[in-house]
Formats: sequence, C-alpha cells, structure tokens
Amino acid sequence: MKYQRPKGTADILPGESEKWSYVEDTARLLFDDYQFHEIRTPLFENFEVFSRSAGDTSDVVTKEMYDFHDKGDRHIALRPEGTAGVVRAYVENKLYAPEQEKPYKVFYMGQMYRYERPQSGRMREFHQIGVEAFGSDSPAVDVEVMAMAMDFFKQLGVTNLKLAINSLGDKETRAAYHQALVDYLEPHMAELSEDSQARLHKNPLRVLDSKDKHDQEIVADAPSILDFLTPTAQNHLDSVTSMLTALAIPFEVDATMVRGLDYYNHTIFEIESQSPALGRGWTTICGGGRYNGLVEELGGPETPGFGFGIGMERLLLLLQDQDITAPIDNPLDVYVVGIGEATNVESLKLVQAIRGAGFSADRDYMDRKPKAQFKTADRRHARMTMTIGEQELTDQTVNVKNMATGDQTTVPLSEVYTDFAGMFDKYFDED
RNA sequence: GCGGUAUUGGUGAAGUGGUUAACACACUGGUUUGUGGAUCCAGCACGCGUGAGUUCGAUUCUCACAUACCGCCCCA
Repeated sequence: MKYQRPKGTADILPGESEKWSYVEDTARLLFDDYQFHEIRTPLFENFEVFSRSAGDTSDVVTKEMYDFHDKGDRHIALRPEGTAGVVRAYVENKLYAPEQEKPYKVFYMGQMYRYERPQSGRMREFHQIGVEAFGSDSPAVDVEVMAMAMDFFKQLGVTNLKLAINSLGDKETRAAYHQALVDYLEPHMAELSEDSQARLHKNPLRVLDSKDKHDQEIVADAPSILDFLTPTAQNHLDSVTSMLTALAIPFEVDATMVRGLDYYNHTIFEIESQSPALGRGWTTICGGGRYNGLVEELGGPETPGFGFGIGMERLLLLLQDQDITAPIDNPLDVYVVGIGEATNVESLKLVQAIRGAGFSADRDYMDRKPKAQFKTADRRHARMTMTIGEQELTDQTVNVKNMATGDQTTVPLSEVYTDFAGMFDKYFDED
C-alpha cells in the first residue's frame, strides 16, 4: 500500500459516519434546550494560547502538542483541546461586554490533536464535544452544566456512568494544600515512583493521580484537599453537592481527582464508564470543571468560566459496547430497474422525477440483468421498484412493484412525471 | 518516549523454506433471452504490510521501517 493515513488518524466511512451524526445531532438538540449556542474557532492557534492556558508543566504542553512554525515564522499549534481557543475568541470578540447576557453559553464539536501513542479510544486526531459558560460564579452553573452532560448521555441511552466531583478550591486553598501535600510527600520521596518524584515539586497534585500501586498506598494517607478549602470554596462545593442532590443526580466526591490541565479551580468533575471497550477500570469520557482565572490569563477581564469536553471516540466505543445504534434511516423509496441500454435515458429521467417529487430513488448503472437489479433493490430495502424495458418504453408505461407485497401494476409514464406523489399513494398505500 | 503482540484477497481467515497460497462470506456470471434474501455450477490474491539480507530457492528465517492493538506514561 503506497499511502496510508497518518498514525493515529481514522477515516470515518459511511456506516460509521451516521453514528457520528446521530451523536452530534443529539447534542445539538439537547444543548439547544439548555440554550447553549454553537461556536466555531480555528483548528490551530498561536502556540501561546495553549501554553498559557494549559500550564507550562502540563503534559499536553510539554510533550503532546502538534506545533510548528508556518511560512511567516509564526509558532502555531493544532488545538489539543477546545477550551483555550474558545476563551481566546471570547476575549478577542469582547464577549465579556456588558450588553452580553451572562452566562455566555457556547458549545463546540470538532477535531483536536495530541501527539500521543494511539490506543483504543485515543487518537492523535480525535474529536470532542464541549461546552463553556462564561461570566457566572454561581454554583448553579456548575450543576446545570454537569446536569446537561449527564442528560446528554441519558438521551443517548448510555448507562452505568459515574459522576465524580471534587473541588480544587481557590488560590488560597491551593497554596495551603500544595504546601501540606509537599510536606507530607517529601518524607516518602525515596519510596515514590520515578514519575511521581519528578512531579512532586513541579505539580504535586498530579502525584495524587498516580496509577503506581505503591504511590497509591502512600497517597491514601495524604491530606485531603477538602480539609483545606477556604470558607468560600467550601460554600461553593456545598452548594454544588446540595443542588446535585436536589436534582437527584447521583455523584461521589473523589478528593484525589485532579485534572490534566492546570487552569481548573473549584468544581471539577469527570463522568466515567467502566466499559471493557475502553480498557480496564474506569475511563473518563467526559471531563470538565471551573476555570475562574483562565479568561484573565488570556488577556481578558476577570471572568469565571465552567465547561466540559466529551471524547467522541470513547463515547462511540461505549455506544457500540452497549449496543446502542443510531436510528439510521435513509429509506429508499424507489429502485428503478432498467432492462437494456436503450432504457438508460428513461431510467435517468425517472429517478430525477422521483427525487424532484421529494422521494428517494436510485437505479442501476452497470446494465445488469433484471435479477441482479431486483436483488439489489431487495438488499437496499427499496419500498418500490419501477421496471422499464423495451415494451414499456414503446408503450410509455412503467411496471410498478410493491416490494413488500409483490403486487405489480402498470402505470403510464405520464402519471409518474406529472404526479409521482399521488401515484405513490395510490399504488403504494401502506398501512 | 519505553515495552509486548500482530500484519495473508473486498471481508473473516488456514497454511508451507521449493512447481497450482485451503476454506467461508461478499461480489460477478450461469442454471431461469425481463423480477427479489433458496439450490447447484463457475469466476474472483501476477500475491502473502514496506524495504533489505540469509538461502540454490522465502509468503514462511533475520534485521530495519510503517501501521494496528495491548501495557506504561498521560488523558477525552
């Protein structure tokens, strides 16, 4: 094979693309109910947009970014996630202006890029559906957005999901906790895994997230961030949990949960599945939270924000695993069977007339035998066939067959051309 | 970035250091000069991921590379 797609990319072919559309359509419908509106931002941004927002120590920035210098020597990066670009657009278009309603609610869907080792549900080019709500500190926003995410999965029929939440608190919380955690971990320095040792000073929160068994044992007794929340942060978390309870949305608080991107604070959450399709244990299919400093970080006024991202590839694997299929239906109303090359033009006119009447139609282009054409019509689940051969051509008629019942009649071509819909109803009354 | 496994036709796959690479599905044609998930028959890899090497000879052995999958890392 001379050419193959780049590592970690996929061709989404018909058969598969319908599922994508279904998921996207479902999202659009639901997000509209919550009055989120679509925003489309560039697939690439200046490198700094991502490095500033994600945090310079994050893996996304340090090793997963698809970046390059363009012909104008601009340092460009393909977006590794959706939030940064949206925040940049929010700032650049002055959507924080007083006349804009707050919160300013948007959603996006599209491809993201991360230079990673591909695995099931992890691609270099992958897709996310995400939402962002800017301008409100209210815990109600946190809850509503999380509720919307849960609602989305419910709409799709996905079950067995777990909503885990945590609070990263505010600046003071983090500073205090950061110190406490380092104080706790440093005596164990030698016991920690290599990775965690490296993380200890760069970003100690990440040690909490270590998958290393021994690390986990050590971490188990580490101080909890929840004990360091400032009154403000505690109030915020309390409001969130009580509202989730009021909405009867089950959740659990996971004090060790952190996020891969550094811009989060206060509420963070993940929606996880333990489908074997996604590997062992719980896998995140939706992650998000509050990012109150991010807009400022990218040059805007101090503006709170809350959002999430859903991994499309993972979601689709999950749907497949749970045998959830898209209600695919692009039914074929009429298959035109043409017998002999002489009928070619008439067949063409027929399918076009039928399509013009608002029905779907297809035909054979290979001059195949009637048997083969009927076979195709059957396989395509055509509701009706219209057969035209030499005899019909001279008579200016067409043979109409109801594929479900096998009934056949002969109809003047003129009737098809002048009133296909009427003809269809008359000869093809299905009930 | 580090480990492991894999790579045969449109698809699922069997297989061997040596003249013709099983079988099944799909597809096409015939059995039925113009009617549909059946039967039977036939056709369908100038080639066994790419490149190099070993060998008298490689799809089968070795190496490199590519890709996929799994684990680590990390994450959606």
